[in-house]
Amino acid sequence: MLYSTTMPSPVGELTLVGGSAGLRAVLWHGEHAGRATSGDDVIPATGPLSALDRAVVQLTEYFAGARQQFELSLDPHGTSFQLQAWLVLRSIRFGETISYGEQARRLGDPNKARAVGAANGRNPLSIIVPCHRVVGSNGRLTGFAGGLDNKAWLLQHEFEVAAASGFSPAD
Amino acid sequence: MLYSTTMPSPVGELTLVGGSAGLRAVLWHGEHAGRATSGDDVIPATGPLSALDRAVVQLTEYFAGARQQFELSLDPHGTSFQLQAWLVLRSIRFGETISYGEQARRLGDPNKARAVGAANGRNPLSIIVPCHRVVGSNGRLTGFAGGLDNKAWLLQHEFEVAAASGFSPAD
DNA sequence: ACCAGGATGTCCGAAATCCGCTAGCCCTCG
DNA sequence: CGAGGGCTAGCGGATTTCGGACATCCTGGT
Repeated sequence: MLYSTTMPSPVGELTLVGGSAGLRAVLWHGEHAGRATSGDDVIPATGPLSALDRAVVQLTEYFAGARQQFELSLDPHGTSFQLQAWLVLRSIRFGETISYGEQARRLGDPNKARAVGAANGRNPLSIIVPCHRVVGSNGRLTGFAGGLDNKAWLLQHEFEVAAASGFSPAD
Repeated sequence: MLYSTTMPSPVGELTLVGGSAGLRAVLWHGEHAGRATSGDDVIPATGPLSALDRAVVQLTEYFAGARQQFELSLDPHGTSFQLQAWLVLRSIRFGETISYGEQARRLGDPNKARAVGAANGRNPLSIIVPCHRVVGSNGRLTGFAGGLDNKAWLLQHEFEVAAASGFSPAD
């Protein structure tokens, strides 16, 4: 059984879904839970549920510029390749971007750039698993499940916060 | 993790495979575990393991004519259709036979006779889930994973035992 | 009795398709 | 000349599609 809740954010309403093993999904407004839940039933969380609430708190801090990384137990579902790709994503620091090709290289095979793109596109944990920090090798944003404008917003936000906190991202 | 053991029987050596959730498979001699284990590791049972041992005991009683139904926790893996089909099998009484068409009817759709045949053919729990009690609508045995001779042996055995125990199967 | 043929539902494997890419090549324009 | 844009072939993985195979059954002809 899974529970869900929603929260407002600068990039639109977000829906959080979680179960006993951890956070399962962070969905954009209008996005269908579908795949991320692998068929489990989802019911709206009635009272406060610590796991989901912790996620809401940390996301709120993130948007306020007061948090650069998340401390949550995550439970994304996917193929083994996807899980590997998402693991690499979590190693990209706040305010930093890499290319799909670089991500593929970190997985051990430079040729998997396109496969990596597909895997990122199915990342169920938007924002928390930062697939928005991956851009085309030519610097273009290329694509984003939540819309390119939201991808741009997130990156802009991270650059500003990083700059204000005295950290200078590589350029 | 799954455990396995073997036992002799009038229809050849049987291999039993089980895990913590119950008995997973009863395989004919030479039959490959393959699908029934869904990729889980299987290691030979070293000491006595209550679940597998109970199955061995009950099968022995069955072959001796001293048991007409099994009391074991079962854990067959399959598609939802297969699980439904196998459930119907378990409702066929000792010494009784039905046709594939009848089994389909009990599933709610007479047209599924052929699909039912395919599902029965993948029943992992030979003998215990009595797929041998299903025959063609014309009375022919038509097919059996363990060989038609073994199917005939099992039916013959059940008829004899049922007769000797004073129960007269419908004819 | 026996056989042939058509209508069934499910499952499996192979092949085709779809993608949030990339490097290389060529061409244009300042 | 160099930077930048447009095009192309080839990449790997997941999903979809499709074609058979099958432990059937019923009908209708011989």
